[in-house]
Amino acid sequence: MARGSNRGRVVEVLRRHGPLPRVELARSTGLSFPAISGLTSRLIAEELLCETETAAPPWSDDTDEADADGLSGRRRGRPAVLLTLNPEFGRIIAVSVRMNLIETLIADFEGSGLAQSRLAVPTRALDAGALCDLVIAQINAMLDATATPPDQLLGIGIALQGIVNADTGRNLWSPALSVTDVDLAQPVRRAFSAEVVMANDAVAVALALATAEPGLAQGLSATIMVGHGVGMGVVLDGEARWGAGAGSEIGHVKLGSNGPQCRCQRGCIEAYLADYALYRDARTFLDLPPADSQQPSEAQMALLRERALGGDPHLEYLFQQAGRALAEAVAATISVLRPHHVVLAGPGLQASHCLIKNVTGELTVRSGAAIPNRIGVADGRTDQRGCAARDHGGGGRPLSISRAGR
Amino acid sequence: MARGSNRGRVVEVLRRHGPLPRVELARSTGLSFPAISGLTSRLIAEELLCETETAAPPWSDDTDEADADGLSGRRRGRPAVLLTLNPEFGRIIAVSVRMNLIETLIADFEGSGLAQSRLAVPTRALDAGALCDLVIAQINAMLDATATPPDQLLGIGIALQGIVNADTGRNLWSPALSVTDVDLAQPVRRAFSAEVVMANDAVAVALALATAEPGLAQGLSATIMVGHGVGMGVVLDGEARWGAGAGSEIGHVKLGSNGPQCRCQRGCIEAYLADYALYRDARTFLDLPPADSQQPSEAQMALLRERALGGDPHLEYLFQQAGRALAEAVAATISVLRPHHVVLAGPGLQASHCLIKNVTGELTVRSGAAIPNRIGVADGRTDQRGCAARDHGGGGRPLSISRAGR
DNA sequence: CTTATTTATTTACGTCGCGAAGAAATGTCG
DNA sequence: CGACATTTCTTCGCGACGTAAATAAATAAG
Repeated sequence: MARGSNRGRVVEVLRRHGPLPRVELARSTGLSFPAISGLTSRLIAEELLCETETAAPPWSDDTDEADADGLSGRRRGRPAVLLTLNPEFGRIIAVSVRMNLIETLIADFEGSGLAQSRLAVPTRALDAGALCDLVIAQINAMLDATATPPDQLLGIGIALQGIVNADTGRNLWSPALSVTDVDLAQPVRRAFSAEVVMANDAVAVALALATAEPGLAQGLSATIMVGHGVGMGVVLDGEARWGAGAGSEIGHVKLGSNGPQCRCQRGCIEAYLADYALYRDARTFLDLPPADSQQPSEAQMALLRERALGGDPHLEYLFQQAGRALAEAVAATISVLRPHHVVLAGPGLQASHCLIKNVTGELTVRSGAAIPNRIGVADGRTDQRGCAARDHGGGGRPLSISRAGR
Repeated sequence: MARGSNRGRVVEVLRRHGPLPRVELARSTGLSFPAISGLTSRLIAEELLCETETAAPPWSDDTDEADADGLSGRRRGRPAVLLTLNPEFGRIIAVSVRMNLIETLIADFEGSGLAQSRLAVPTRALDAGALCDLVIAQINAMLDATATPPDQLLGIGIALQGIVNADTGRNLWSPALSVTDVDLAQPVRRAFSAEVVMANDAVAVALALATAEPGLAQGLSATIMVGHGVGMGVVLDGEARWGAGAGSEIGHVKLGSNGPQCRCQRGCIEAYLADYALYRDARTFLDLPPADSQQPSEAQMALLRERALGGDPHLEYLFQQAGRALAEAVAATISVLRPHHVVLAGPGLQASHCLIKNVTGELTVRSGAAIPNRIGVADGRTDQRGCAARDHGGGGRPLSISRAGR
């Protein structure tokens, strides 16, 4: 059916799952057996792939199969030959630009991280040129630290909060920046003559999750990112072919007519749920220092969550409101999108203990004649091994995969 | 790129645009020239297509081209050979099941309607079997009326309000029916041994519009249907590959905490915008007869619109509220989906004079950092020539294509 | 009237993928 | 220990499609 860039899909599956035999590649990609055979032989000739020695059958984590066979391995039949990505083939850099933070990571072709850096910087104080320079400097630092010659650099992925035009690579608007319509991709491309991909951070996380969790790569899955803002990445059959290429601004769906203030107006979901909103509201009754450039630090937010768990009634109420808002976001997503999966992710979900019970509670009321949807809470840091533009480095610990709706 | 069922795409383009030369087919489908050449020669051999005589160049409605050439036609160069669908190849039936109404239409292979019927029937009083029998009887009546032998019937399309599982063809829930989980497709398929496709009505309309308006077939377009309920059909690159195959239940996105009552709870968009909600609210201050089975007739709704235009202040306020709700629906759609196009359609838009000014007014406030979206109001009756499952027959006159958002 | 130009369509050839059948490597059973 | 069974992988033939070049059929220009 779907022809074209199947080489890329093979590489992607291999990067996600580690060494796999051809049979399993065929199953994962949905390609036919001869197609895999041909593709892999060409990829081996080009030194992207290596054949490793034969291996025991249970590659996949199907526990039922493993139990049936016992744990000794070695079924009968011709043993499988494992295929591995050649780590020496080249290197990949991922940059994540967020509020007051630029994270950079360099990985080999197999996806193992070789080095990474976190640069705290007041992003909203930067102009476009300074931002580019900083990013380029960070990338150069990664290259130096790992002694990577320039021609070894295969690609650079940049994840950015806000509205990103995937076609042009321009960031039209970002809460982390005071400037708009920034073209980060072009200067970086020129500086390193490597392929540069820019994406909305939520889209990047959604893609990373879809790559990490095969179930999410089938059908339509929506990943709601809660943190400095509230964004959403949507992935259809493992790809991010989407409206304007930007992540959804689900945070700016309106809840009530007279709600609290967000960045655009009154009553958006973000105004209840985003870090800055929670911190701002908390300051009305707690003695807290003002946030740096309108944005509370991670430590400040951690303190808030701690106190809420500790039983502060005002804070509990705040997080309860936030949970309601999150439920509305999920309900709106289900109503408009009818996705097969909804994933909640991002640093804001570190407070998920406080949020989730409200989400599920509200949802059963909201979802109406909903079809079954699987709602999961995911670690934002998933798949740091992932390829370009797929790292985001947010917090939020993995919790559970629960079911809600009907 | 996209391989596979390109024969179908050729036929579809031809049905939409009428006779076209191969060059134009190649451009419309995005296929290469030799591919079209091969496909069409096979289709001609199978008698689906005919070659018509050569024709003057301006097939497409590009006014600029026409002006440049003058209107005489006959450019220089080899004249194009027009390809036409062979009307004799077979016949297609479209059924639309709506609240208290079953519409049936039979068309030849070219898409010209040969006969149609409207059956007013209290759909909510029917059980599954009776509904099937009625639909089958209507189809038989169409076959009889046009003297169509059974083997001439190529396919049957059924559009149904509510949640339709496209894979199984089951209607899980519909406001027009009191029964749930109805399998209409299977009995009809058995009765006629023809291909039967079921779809959500909004999805069917969205597909029909995308087929009629090439711009809508590129990227992501959302068609919001306002009428007995509020639904949405989403089309990506001309196809309805979507979440659960069902249309979105955009009508059940919540607006406020304490809004009026809809079918599921309080405060949904539908509770302000759907026919039944408007009529119910109008009865609180106007002396109107009760609606049949919770559903006002078209005549009753027409009366309401007339009085609102006539200047009844209470009704004006009602429609103003409805316009606000529609604006919220559009805003939520833009926020969550980020579509390239938003189309408003359906019988409810016959009151668009009252609604639209509020929609655009509210939108400029709502859409925040929105990207440019084209918002159009479309005739629901578009493309009655369209193929199976694409007819819906709602009202709403074509108005304009305006721009909103930023 | 011949030649150039423009446009529509076909032919030739290469690539990619699928299905079927065969080959290789290992187990199991008599 | 040999005849199967089973699983993995490869080879072969076919169909669908893309690119590039050739051919066909008309008009415009000289």
